[in-house]
Amino acid sequence: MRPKNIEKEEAIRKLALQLIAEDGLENLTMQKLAKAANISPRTIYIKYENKEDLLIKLFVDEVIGAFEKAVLENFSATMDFAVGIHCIWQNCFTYFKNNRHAFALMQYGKSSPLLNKAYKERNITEGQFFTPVHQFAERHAAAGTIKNFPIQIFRALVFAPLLDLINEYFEHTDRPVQVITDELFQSSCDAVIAGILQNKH
Amino acid sequence: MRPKNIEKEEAIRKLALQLIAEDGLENLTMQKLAKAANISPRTIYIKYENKEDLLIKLFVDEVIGAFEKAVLENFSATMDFAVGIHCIWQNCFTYFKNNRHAFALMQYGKSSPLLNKAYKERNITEGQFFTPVHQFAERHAAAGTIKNFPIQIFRALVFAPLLDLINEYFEHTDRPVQVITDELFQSSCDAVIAGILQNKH
DNA sequence: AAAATAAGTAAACATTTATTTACTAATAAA
DNA sequence: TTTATTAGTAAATAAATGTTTACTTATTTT
Repeated sequence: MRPKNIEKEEAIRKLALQLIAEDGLENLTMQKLAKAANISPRTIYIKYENKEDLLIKLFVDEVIGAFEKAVLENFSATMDFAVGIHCIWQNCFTYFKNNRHAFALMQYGKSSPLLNKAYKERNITEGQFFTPVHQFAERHAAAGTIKNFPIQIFRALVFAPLLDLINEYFEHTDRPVQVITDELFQSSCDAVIAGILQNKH
Repeated sequence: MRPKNIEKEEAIRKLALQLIAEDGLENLTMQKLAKAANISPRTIYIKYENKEDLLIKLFVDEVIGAFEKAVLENFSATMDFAVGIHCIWQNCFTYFKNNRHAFALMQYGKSSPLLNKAYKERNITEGQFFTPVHQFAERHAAAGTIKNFPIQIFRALVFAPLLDLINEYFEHTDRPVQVITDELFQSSCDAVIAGILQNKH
């Protein structure tokens, strides 16, 4: 039996992310992808059931899965609050700096109903993404270190500005200088932390 | 000369937003749109040059333009910082509550290269969106009320969590109870304000 | 070395797509 | 009322789409 060529599967995933980043998800076609990856369209159907299957696997495994892994690197739910948030921010920033094309599909996760639905279903069937971060938030809320927000609000306050700053970071090609310096990135992180911390009185 | 039927143009815009919200931008076709709006495909081409033109006008005028107008309602660059941010947040929340379908296309603005590019170009050719908010930020930064962040960072800290909370608000159909209550919305706003305020020492 | 089997290719398939053609309808100006 | 002109329709068109068919190739097992 002829074995699957892993390089071809990697080429499909890599080029798919690149084409989506450059041209948009709405302009990705199976033929363009096959051509870019230097394979026959049929080969894609050996690895993936159909286009939706490809997009969902790409999004859930290649993008969110790898993103989660990178964010949780050296992170522990028992960390001090400020240290933990800085760890998450730095990991996230580093990951997307090294995986720029993944960021594009990540963004589609908030707009495309297909990806959105797939993400939710995956969270139900195989356990929540970012569980240690949730435990971290719950622990600090219980200890009174931070305001006792529901996890969705915690996520909005911590992750939304972070991803927006990374998006700004990538836009820097249009501008004479990079706005998002390391120093400003750290100050932004501190601002988010300061807002969530519980004021002792 | 037969005059244009404004109702038909409105139907096109309204149903386009609805179809995008329900099925995704990547699944919107001119024929589906024509059918949904109960008109001939040709009629769309009387009002818009082509599909890209329709999407760009829909995004820039119908979504961002109307959004800006709603956000600036009763807002002034001379407002007290906390009052101004609360005003923006409340206006934004109210607008999207009443224009749910616009929110879907808004989200695509961050992922789709076509819309992204159109937004930037429009900002250059016809003046920046949200100028009063920028003036507001600059004024408070100069006065030392808030940290002296570049406007991009200010935007990330103030708007990103806001839009993420609104997104959470819309997800409530899947859940037994609405997480984003008015009270939590106000507290989130306060947390964002607290983070950006300059600590006097 | 031969057989078995799945991977892979090139080309084709039936649909669907954005857009246009050929026509009809409505209205303002003459 | 007639004419000119644009709005609008139904149907067609050419190109592009996701997917499959018919075939070839590479590799493992016997």
